[in-house]
This record gives sequence, structure tokens and C-alpha cells, in this order.
Amino acid sequence: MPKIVVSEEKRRRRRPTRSGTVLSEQLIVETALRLLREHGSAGLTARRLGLALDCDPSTLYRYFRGMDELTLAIGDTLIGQALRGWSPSGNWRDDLRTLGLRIHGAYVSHPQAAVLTTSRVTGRANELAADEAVLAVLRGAGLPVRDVVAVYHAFIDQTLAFAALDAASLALPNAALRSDEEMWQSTYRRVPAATHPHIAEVAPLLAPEMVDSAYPKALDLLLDGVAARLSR
Amino acid sequence: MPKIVVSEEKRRRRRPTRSGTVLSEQLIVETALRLLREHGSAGLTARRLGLALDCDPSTLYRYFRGMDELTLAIGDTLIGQALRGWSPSGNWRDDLRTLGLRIHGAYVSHPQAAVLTTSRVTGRANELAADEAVLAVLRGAGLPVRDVVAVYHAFIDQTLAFAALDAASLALPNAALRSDEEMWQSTYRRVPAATHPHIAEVAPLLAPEMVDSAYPKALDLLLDGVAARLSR
DNA sequence: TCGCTATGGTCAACTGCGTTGGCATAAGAT
DNA sequence: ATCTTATGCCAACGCAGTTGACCATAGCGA
Repeated sequence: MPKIVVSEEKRRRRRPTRSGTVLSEQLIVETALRLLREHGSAGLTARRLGLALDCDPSTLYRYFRGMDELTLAIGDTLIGQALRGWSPSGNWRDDLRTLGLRIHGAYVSHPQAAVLTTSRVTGRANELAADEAVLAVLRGAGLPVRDVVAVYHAFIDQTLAFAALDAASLALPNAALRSDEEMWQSTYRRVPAATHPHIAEVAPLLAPEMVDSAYPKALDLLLDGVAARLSR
Repeated sequence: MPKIVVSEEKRRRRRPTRSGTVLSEQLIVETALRLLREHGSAGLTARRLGLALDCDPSTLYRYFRGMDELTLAIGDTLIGQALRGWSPSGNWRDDLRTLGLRIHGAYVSHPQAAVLTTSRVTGRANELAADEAVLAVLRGAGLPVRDVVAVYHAFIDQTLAFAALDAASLALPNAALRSDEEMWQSTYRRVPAATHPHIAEVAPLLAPEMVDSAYPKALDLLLDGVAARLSR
């Protein structure tokens, strides 16, 4: 029973699995991301992951304490993807907007994985880097420490909140997805005007509107608020 | 096998379970909410619910097509709680603010349940009532139909998004919760200033700040935006 | 180059999950 | 009082995460 998991840096021996592949944290996370994309957010199971990597499910416990820790590693990988290649421009508003859209985008581009990780604190390298970047931009904008903390909170939570929501609807298992879509078509479009006049009125406009994310609009509103604070 | 589920209104015979309790959709949902609160968002299982109701797990399939449909019913109950006793004041801004805080509050007061339902479209009675209420307020404010749809989208998604995020951190299973808290204490408070100067700077302020929800601030910003549109 | 050791892959088994098909029984219509 | 059938119960299926015991071998010191 692998109560002890050797950290990736300390790992010395890379014994190939029966079929010849050599495991690593990175390979496992990448394979997990693939499985999530292919089988939905409930489709990542230890057994399936073992099958995909051609190793025994229990082997995974040599790398992660359990599926939960694997989840955190996946989340950190997503944040890493969001930040890859980014560097501050010096204009706080552009930087914050870009960071927000990048983080939101990274999660939304892996919706099945995002569902599992958006609300978790990983404490791993990439998450720390992202937080440091946001704080640096805010501080560089000239905001006092006290406000930096408040704005950081609103900014990061808004980004993660929308990422979670948008990812969730993109990642619904096929059955639920169809059920929800059907709901829009069957229920909302047929609501009797007598009991729900306003829904009936906008029903045709609603379906196309709800497809896009509301995050960009909400983000701009928040940045407006920050700008107001700065010019005060 | 119960491929057919009799809807609650059509249900005629109320045969008591072996132990004497008489089942109903409402009783099942209430018990499910209790289980969720007591055992966490992963703690609602058909078997446990059967145990709590003192009936066989399979009996639940006479009331819901599966655990997913039960989930939707739970979500709709939460929205119902949010709206109970509310009536429009006539001031659109107050009304929208109250609706937002009520919906957000209802979810957050049942975080373990909220996690399962925030991103689902139930199409049930209470959800329809809530949507109708929001649309009515916006229309009453004098917004043209086109804008009503856009604002409705931003408003409802931001509310649900924050509800989901806030609920998620409140609802983490004990193990993960402790893991995340530990992360804040062990990792964030000990980040070396050399590599992450800005995190180190605000670390002491961060922990208390992150406890509260950022939703009220974000809501007010959104309402500012709507007000601007109206006065244009 | 040789052997030792502990790393890390494998196997088998445990518990608990959602769900289903068949069956029994009593509620409500007649 | 009788009949139908809605509704509760039981047993079983396949799949999940996780664990403990076992063992092959990679990489070390000599």
C-alpha cells in the first residue's frame, strides 16, 4: 500500500510498465486530460486511466495519493497552460484583462477537467505564479495594499466562477446535456404566455443569447470599477 | 423495472413503506437535502437515501428516473426557497439586487446541494417563476427587449456562477477542505519573498479577505452598468 | 562487473455505488 | 367483495476507488 508518494523531482528509478511505457506525473496528467475530453468529466476513473496507460490502476497510487490529488495536478496544469508565454505589457488594464481571459479560456478549453478543479486550491507552482502575476499587476497600477487584496479577490473569484459555470454547461455528460437542451426547447419555448408572459416574449431571443459566455462583459464592468478607484 | 415514473400530481395510491412512512417527492427531496448537509455533496447516494427513508433504494426509482432527476428536483426546491415570500417593490434596482442576493443566498445556505445543481437547467416550476420574475423587473425598468435578454443573461449567470463557486468551497468534503486550508496556511503563508514578493507581501491580509464572498460587490457593479444603459 | 536493496509495477480482493428485473401486496375503483 | 395495478421490496449486475501482499528490476556501492 503506497502510503508514501515520491515527489516527481525525487523520483529516481523509471521502471517501464509491462508494456514498455515509462510513467511520469506529466504523462499521467496528459493522459487524464485526454480521457476527460473523450469520456466526459465523470469518465476519468482509475481503471480507465490504467487501461489508457497500459498499467495497473493501483500503480497510479505511486504517483498520487488518490484521485483527488491527481485532480489538483490537472488543475495546476491548466493554469500553467493559461500563463504560458504571457508577459506583462505594463498597462495594468490590458494585463488584467488578458490574464482573466487567458485563465477563463484555459479552463473552458478543457471543460471536463475544469469542472473538477476550478474551485480547488492546488498550492502548486503554476497557481502560485498566476497569483503572483495578478498581484504584481495590481500593485504596479499603483493600488494601495489594502485595495490590492480586495480587487484581487473579486477578480480571481469572478474569473474562476465564470470559468466553472461555463465549463459546467460545456462538460455536461451527453445525457444531461441533451436533457438540458431539450428543456430549453420543450419547456421554455412552450411556456404559456398566460402564466409567464415575459418568458414567452423573449423566448426566441433567449436560446442564441445563452450560448455565449457572459464573462467578458462582467470582466469589463469590474475593470471599470478598478479604474474608478484609481482615479479617485 | 420502473421505466415510467408517475408525476407527483397524478400519484393516486400512497402505500406506506414497510416501516410505515409514506413517501412523496417532497419528503424525498427534504431528506436528500438533510443527507447532503450531513454527509457532504458526495454523500447523497441512493442507498443512503433509502436507509434514511427506511425504504429500499430501488423504490426511489418510482419517484425519479434516476439520481440525476432527483438532483434537478433538489435544485428547483432551492430556487423555490429563494423566492418564497418575495414580491416586487417596483424599484427595479432594489428588486434585482434582492433577487440576486436571495438566489445566491439560497444556494450558499445549502452548499452541498448547490454544488450539484447550480449549473443545471431544471425547467421546473420554481425555476420558471424565478426567470419570469427577473425578466419582469427588467422589462418594468423600461429596458428594450433586446437589452433585457443581454442583462438577464449577465445577471443570472453571474449570480449562479458566484453561487457555484462560493458553494463549492463551503461544500468541499472534509478531507479536501482540510487539504485546501492547509494549503493556505502551509504554502501561501510560507511562500519565499525572493520568488513571490507580492504574495509574501499580502499573505497576512489574504486569508481573512478570502473568507467572504465577492458576489455583493460584483452584483453592484453589474447594476451600475444597467443604470448607465437606462440613463443613456 | 557484481550483487543488494528498496522502488515501483502487478494482482486479487474489499466495500460501496447506480441501476434493473421480477415479485408480492395492498390501495383504490368498481 | 373483487379486481387491477401502482408501488414497495429483493437479489443481482457491472463498475467505482482503494488497499495489502507480492515480486521484478533499476541503479547504487563495492
